[in-house]
Amino acid sequence: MEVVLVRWPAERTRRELLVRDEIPRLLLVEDGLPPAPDDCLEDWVRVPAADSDMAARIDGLKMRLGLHGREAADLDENGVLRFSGRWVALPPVEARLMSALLDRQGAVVSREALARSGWPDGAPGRNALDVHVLRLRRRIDGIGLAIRTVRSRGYLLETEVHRQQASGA
Amino acid sequence: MEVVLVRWPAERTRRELLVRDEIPRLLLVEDGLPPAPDDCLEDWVRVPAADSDMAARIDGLKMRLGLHGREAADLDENGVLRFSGRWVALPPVEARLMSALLDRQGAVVSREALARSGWPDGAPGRNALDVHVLRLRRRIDGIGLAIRTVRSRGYLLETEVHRQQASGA
DNA sequence: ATGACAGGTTCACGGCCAGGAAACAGTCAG
DNA sequence: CTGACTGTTTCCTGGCCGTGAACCTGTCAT
Repeated sequence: MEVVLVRWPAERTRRELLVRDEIPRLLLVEDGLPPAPDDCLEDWVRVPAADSDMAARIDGLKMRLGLHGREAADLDENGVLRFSGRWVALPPVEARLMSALLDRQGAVVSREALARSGWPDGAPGRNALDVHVLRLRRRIDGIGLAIRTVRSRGYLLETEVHRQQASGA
Repeated sequence: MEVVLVRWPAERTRRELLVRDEIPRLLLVEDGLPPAPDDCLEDWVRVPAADSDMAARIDGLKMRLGLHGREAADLDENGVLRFSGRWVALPPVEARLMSALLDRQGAVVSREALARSGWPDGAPGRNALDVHVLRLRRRIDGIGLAIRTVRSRGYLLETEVHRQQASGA
């Protein structure tokens, strides 16, 4: 996702929209003071500003986006899954599974719920789900997504930046 | 909590410590470019800067701290424990122990009360609790939580920020 | 002090079971 | 036919949980 540049206070209403949509933005403050931020996805500079400074602020926003924003992976009706500029095509069953995971992104989806999504009219054998999760995992590994197991509870989808463990300091 | 002013790059190592302890900081950039931020609790200005601008940035940091501070440790019904943007899945027994600790967050929970929470119908051997506390400790260490012992009284849950207040100075 | 002791920490082990993984076979489209 | 998709069987890894035991460290009585 891109960082949007907004002139302030000239484009005040535009900023409102970006806040509502949780889109990261850099305010170019032309006069007066910047507004109190409503979220973590906003920063500001006084213009004119050095290019390097603006770039640094934009990088900072992208970093925060990784930490907070729900940079949603997107699955279209043809089973093409896009994330962070890359994509893979998913076969029907796996596409339905992924769709269920995306619906509750970040939250745990039970095996039962997954099975219902994957096979709306009757699930096959018990292990079919395991195997499909395995294959789905391998497929999406290359585009920065991962399916984590929550033992005896279900699975949850995780994006690359939103790792589960801290770096061992 | 106060926002700490750090000269950059002169006080580089000081910044490291603040990052580790998750203390909000404003970098006073004297030369070159600011570092890539490691979290949401950092901002920067080029010095010299107008007082009003610095105040605006400090207010922004406090705002973000508020957003994060509200983010208390949270344990969902599937045993997923979330804190400061990270998460771990807890197995059943440890999830119940953590739940008891969270109920009285910050206060001491006796070993007996913990045992009752962990094993509602009859506790196993005495040592089971110790072992589970140990394993729980290791698990939550990675997401910025810690269980502290109060000898012959019980245990209490502590966040990284909390620890700072306790040991600070 | 010294030694016994209680409270805590940590490790190693075994049983149990959920989930992971490989290998194979059937179906269908190009 | 070939290759992609799907489902099944089968085996095995690894997580969870309790136990026993070693060890460490304050505390207390002598």
